[in-house]
Amino acid sequence: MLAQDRTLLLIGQVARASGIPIKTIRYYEELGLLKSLDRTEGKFRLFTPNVLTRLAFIKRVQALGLSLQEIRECLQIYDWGDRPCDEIKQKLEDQLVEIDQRIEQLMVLRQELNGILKGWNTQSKQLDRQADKICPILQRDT
Amino acid sequence: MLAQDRTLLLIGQVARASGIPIKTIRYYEELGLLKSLDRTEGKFRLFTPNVLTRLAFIKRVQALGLSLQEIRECLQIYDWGDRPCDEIKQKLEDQLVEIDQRIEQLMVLRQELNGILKGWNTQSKQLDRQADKICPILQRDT
DNA sequence: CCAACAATTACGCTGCGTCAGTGTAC
DNA sequence: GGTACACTGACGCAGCGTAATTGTTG
Repeated sequence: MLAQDRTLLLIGQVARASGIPIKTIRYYEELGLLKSLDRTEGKFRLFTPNVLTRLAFIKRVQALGLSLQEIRECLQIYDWGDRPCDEIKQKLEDQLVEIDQRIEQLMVLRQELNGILKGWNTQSKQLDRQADKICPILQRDT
Repeated sequence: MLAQDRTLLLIGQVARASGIPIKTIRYYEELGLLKSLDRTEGKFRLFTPNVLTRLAFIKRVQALGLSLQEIRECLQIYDWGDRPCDEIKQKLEDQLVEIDQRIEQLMVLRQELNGILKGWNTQSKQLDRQADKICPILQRDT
């Protein structure tokens, strides 16, 4: 945090400093998560170092499972001058509920797969000829 | 299973009989999961009732988590005259491993979300001013 | 002749990766 | 004037949904 905060950054420098690919940064800009302050005469994007703060935030909340749309909403609140913490908390709580649901679904699926695989060898001896099923073991109850 | 097995079906009839949308059926055909036996003079697809067997199979294994590409491989084996059961068993075993990994990842994420949300109110009183973080509660350790 | 059905084409979603072709900075 | 850097634009992935427009069946 030296006094060099006025330096403008090219997209490649932002990419190296943040660890986020150039293409991704341009995509975020397109979605409205970032704005480049200006362009050079030759249309090269120029960013303030501030963009690194935003990218760090984006990485963090994205790792927690929020979509880019949700992140954009948070950043808009931030740009209006408020801390988006309340909004984020709400979204994280929603996210927790969804995670639980997905885990639940996956557990059910896991159970079903387990059941099918356990009975596989036993079943395969009995159900050999059934023209209307492609894999009779799988489709014994349909 | 009456003797009407020679009747050819239009795509809408297939859709109604299988419960799968027309658009999806066309998409499956495009991917090579299905083939229409023939066309009418006016280019309408004609399917044998056989297609219902295939669609039932596709629905079943897709519900177990296999991708359409994997399903296509199984159906190809079937079309070569073999039962694809061994292949399917292998894919389901792989799928089980992946499910376990995904559950594991989601559990980790769940833990992290829980931790963050638990400490939220306590933290929010202390960390109010930090210019380089968008939400200081979230990013206290970065 | 009309209603119901079907055809093809293209664009949308999510989060980017991967060219391709062209211009810019130093 | 070369080389690294950046630009825009298009297409690809998965699995379809949703029009839009035009033709077919009975």
